Amino acid sequence: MPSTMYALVDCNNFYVSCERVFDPKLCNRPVIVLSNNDGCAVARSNEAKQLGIAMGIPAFQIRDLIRKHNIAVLSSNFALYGDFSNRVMSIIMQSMPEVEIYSIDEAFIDLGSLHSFDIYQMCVDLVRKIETCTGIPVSIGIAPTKTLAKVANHIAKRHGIVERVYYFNSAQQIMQKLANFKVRDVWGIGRQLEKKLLGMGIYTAADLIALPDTTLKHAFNIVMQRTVMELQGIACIELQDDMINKKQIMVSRSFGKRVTELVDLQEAIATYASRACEKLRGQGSVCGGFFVFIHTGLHGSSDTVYHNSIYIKLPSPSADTRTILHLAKHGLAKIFRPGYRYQKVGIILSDFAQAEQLQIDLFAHDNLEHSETLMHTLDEINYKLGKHALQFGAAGLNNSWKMQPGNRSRGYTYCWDELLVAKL
DNA sequence: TCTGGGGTCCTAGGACCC
DNA sequence: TCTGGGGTCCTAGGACCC
Repeated sequence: MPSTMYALVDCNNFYVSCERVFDPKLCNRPVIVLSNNDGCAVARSNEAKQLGIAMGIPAFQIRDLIRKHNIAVLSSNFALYGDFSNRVMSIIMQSMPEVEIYSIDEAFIDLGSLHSFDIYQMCVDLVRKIETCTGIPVSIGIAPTKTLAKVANHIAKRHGIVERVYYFNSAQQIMQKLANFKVRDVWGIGRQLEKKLLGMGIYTAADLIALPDTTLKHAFNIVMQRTVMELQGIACIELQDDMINKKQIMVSRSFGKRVTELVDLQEAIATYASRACEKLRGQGSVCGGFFVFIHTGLHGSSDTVYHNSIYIKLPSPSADTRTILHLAKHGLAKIFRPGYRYQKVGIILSDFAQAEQLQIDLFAHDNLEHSETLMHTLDEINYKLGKHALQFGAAGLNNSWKMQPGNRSRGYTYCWDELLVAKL
């Protein structure tokens, strides 16, 4: 029995499952959820997957398929999904000792301390509890390493396992499954590495772990070596159980329609900079600098495609929206070129430090204490009265550039005016 | 015509220092 | 006049993840 043991809880077709909770008409029929701006499919129900709809496929390419099979098409409703995610994660954390929230719909559990318990049964119970309490179906993979837990989860989802839990508890069983597991489906192997591996005649996870050590070290970097060790059952990737502050914060959106005027781009960047600063203050950080970037559509000829970015260093680290907003607008003006049809702008805050450890700049013009109080008040008001209760004038009011979702579901769990009404 | 919005880690190469 | 080599730090870019 290996000394390490991990479980991966993964919500099935998460966004679609969230939509189905409040709209049962969506059950047992193909459903897809589109990305922001209704660009491409980012979640598919099993029925939609069976029709061959690939992850990330642009919506316009499947228009005929949608009509032919009467597929339900929804715009994404991230506020709703975030809410469901919190519910699912809190149940996992109540039930298990050490949990890492890995993404909006996945969590790793360290089962190392539970050897004396029936961990398989615990996971079966957890699957039932999550579905009963939230309506979201989940699957769980259990294995000695995180990478193998990913594989086990894959099996739990796809092989008609009623309990939706798959447990790797012997080396022979692992080897047998890895022999049929495509190398592309291994956690950490993307498109580029797949291409290289296929070129070397490596098709399955079993082929990969059979690779001689010298070849592995010669042809790949340390990340791949770690992946191989994990597949061999040697745990190299630990649980990250405390919430680590982000090292950079990006806010960016595609426009609802192409934008040509600097004024509109500046409104957008002001909106995104404000949001980014809120997130920054939310984790108690200040930033030392940031990037502003801009680009047209990516698919076009060289005279219609333009992309550029600029780094702006702050005179002293800050989380004051006013400072960052002002500099971001200037930065944007520097990289703006007239005559292009822009698709997107964005801001990436970086070079973080903790606010309380901030060295005070003797020559700073901002009154630090005043700035902190003002920003704190701003955040409080927006928290209490809703996100956009108080905003900066630079962000504009008309926002003709904003995206317009075509078919977003209601704010079932977070908006008083959109709650479901029960009929007596 | 129409193709998301976030993040992380690693590496190679240049700058700089002694 | 001759002009080394190793270490560290930073950055851009590439790969991956969901």
